[in-house]
Amino acid sequence: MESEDSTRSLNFIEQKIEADIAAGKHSGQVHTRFPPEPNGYLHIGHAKAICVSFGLAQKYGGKTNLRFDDTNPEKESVEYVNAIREDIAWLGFEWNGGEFYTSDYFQQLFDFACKLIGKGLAYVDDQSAEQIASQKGAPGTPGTNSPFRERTPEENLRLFEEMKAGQCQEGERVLRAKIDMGHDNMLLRDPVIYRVKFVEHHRTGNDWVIYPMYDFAHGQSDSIERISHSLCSLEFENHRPLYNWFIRALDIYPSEQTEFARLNLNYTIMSKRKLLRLVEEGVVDGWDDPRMPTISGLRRRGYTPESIRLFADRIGVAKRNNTIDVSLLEWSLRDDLNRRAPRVMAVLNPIRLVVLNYPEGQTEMLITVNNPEDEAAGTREIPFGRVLWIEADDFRVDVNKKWFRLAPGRMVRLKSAYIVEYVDHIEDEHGNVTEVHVNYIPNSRSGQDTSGVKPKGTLHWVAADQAEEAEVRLYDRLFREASPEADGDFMDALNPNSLKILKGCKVEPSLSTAEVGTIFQFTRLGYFNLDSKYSTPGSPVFNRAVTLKDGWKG
RNA sequence: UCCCCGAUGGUGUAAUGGUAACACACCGGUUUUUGGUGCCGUUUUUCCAGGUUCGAGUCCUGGUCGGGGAACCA
Repeated sequence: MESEDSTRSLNFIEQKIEADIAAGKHSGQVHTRFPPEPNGYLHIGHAKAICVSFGLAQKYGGKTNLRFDDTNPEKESVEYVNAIREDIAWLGFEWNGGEFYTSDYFQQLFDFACKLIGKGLAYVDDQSAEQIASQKGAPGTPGTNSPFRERTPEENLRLFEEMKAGQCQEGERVLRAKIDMGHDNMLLRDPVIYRVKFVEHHRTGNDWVIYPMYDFAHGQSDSIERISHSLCSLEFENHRPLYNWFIRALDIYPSEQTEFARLNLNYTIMSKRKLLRLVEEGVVDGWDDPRMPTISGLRRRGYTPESIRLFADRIGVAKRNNTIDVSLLEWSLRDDLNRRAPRVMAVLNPIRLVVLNYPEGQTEMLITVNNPEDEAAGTREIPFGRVLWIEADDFRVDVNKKWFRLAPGRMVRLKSAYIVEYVDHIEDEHGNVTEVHVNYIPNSRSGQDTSGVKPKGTLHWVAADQAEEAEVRLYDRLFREASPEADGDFMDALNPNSLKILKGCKVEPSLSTAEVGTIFQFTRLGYFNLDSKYSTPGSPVFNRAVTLKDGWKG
């Protein structure tokens, strides 16, 4: 897919990989990993990271591991593990290197820590978190050594064993790497690498009461799995020296970390904590609300895996911070769906259209193509009769020359059917048009039109007698501000009109057998799919994934 | 205040010392039984100052601006 143009330029990671392969580094193999913490749902930002790590391994004939980075049992759960697995698989990636858990390595990591202690490179500190923090110093100001820094390896080993055995309270003691309290990089000022937590872990239960910190787990896990290219986001740049320090001190497989810029999208928030707030405060209908940037939300909305991969491909990979326009995401979906979504007709805001010169009680079946972009999609039959539903927006009384739709004195084509000409219309007491009367031109039938009439506008429609009722949900962006987090509370930037529910919509009869997962183009309206949560047999609910691009400026 | 990273149209990404290009967005034209799609085109770009070089977006020096960095989170 992405290799169809082999002359395409490489991003900086591809360049590094190709240089590594050429130099025979890591035996010329590419082995990546995707390491989520199972403490929340994956979002479109993760999708980029997934496409990068899995995609690069794929491109270079390598493998990718899925590794759950589960070193903090307080926040993690099996529910998240399962959701993450489902989302990655749905995106179309296979963790062909295997599925792993950092918690699988708890014993090995413990042994690594003992090795460090033995080399005099780690010590048990009895101070409180506050004391340790105050000794850190500040950027530009060196820290001060802990009074426990010079304990002997024997004493440290004994105390560390005690920590492991549950003989220390939480916060009583920690294990720290012994590096340099004056280092320019704050992370190297004797970082805490093990802490006591009497918390049940979703996989190891109560086997452990000490848990390794991220920095003491991640690089070593990469190394254990013989990951060649460990790709992560820019925020970990400052961790790389530590990552390398542990690998060198332990003398283990030299995995290498490379950082790239994470995805930012305008009109969107990406922070797990803030997304959680939307869910908890009921602003949205769960993690998979179709307005959420989560993968499950995008899926329910009608996004396809292909469109998300295409998007990831288009935004590229680099080291500078970026904010991508959501319109690129939307374009990716349209581009994918335009090629393969079956076209159907649906009327969202129906008014009656009566064809006065069409025989009462008569119905005829008309042939229409399923997808003009794809001949192989074939054709289907749709019923036509004297009374139809058309869109209220498609009729107006006062119009100018840029109006192509129906109006007094105007003719329009009914899609795949006949050309009709305005006769008169009925308004209710508020002046709203409720019914339009037309005559049809019998020899203007689609495909066998000998009328010679060329109306500018084509309307979608549904035969009233055969129409099915449906609910349709129209979504708009969740935030009205391009940068919802820029100033003040992001909750203030919420778009109050992000969801509009339409009831009593009329859809063509073929939609009665629609299934979740098939995404349709409602002609002239956009792409829609059956909502996986609220649809029931007999009362379908459709989500609008994205509108069609609207070139009409009238 | 110290360390790390970055800076190319409106937004992203390329150009690997040799004509600044591609996509999205925007605007216009054209095709069209979807005001969709397709096709064609317009507009808009190398942070600043020096230096090296026949030649600098690219290399060097200095600056400016932006991002990240001190959790017993990942």
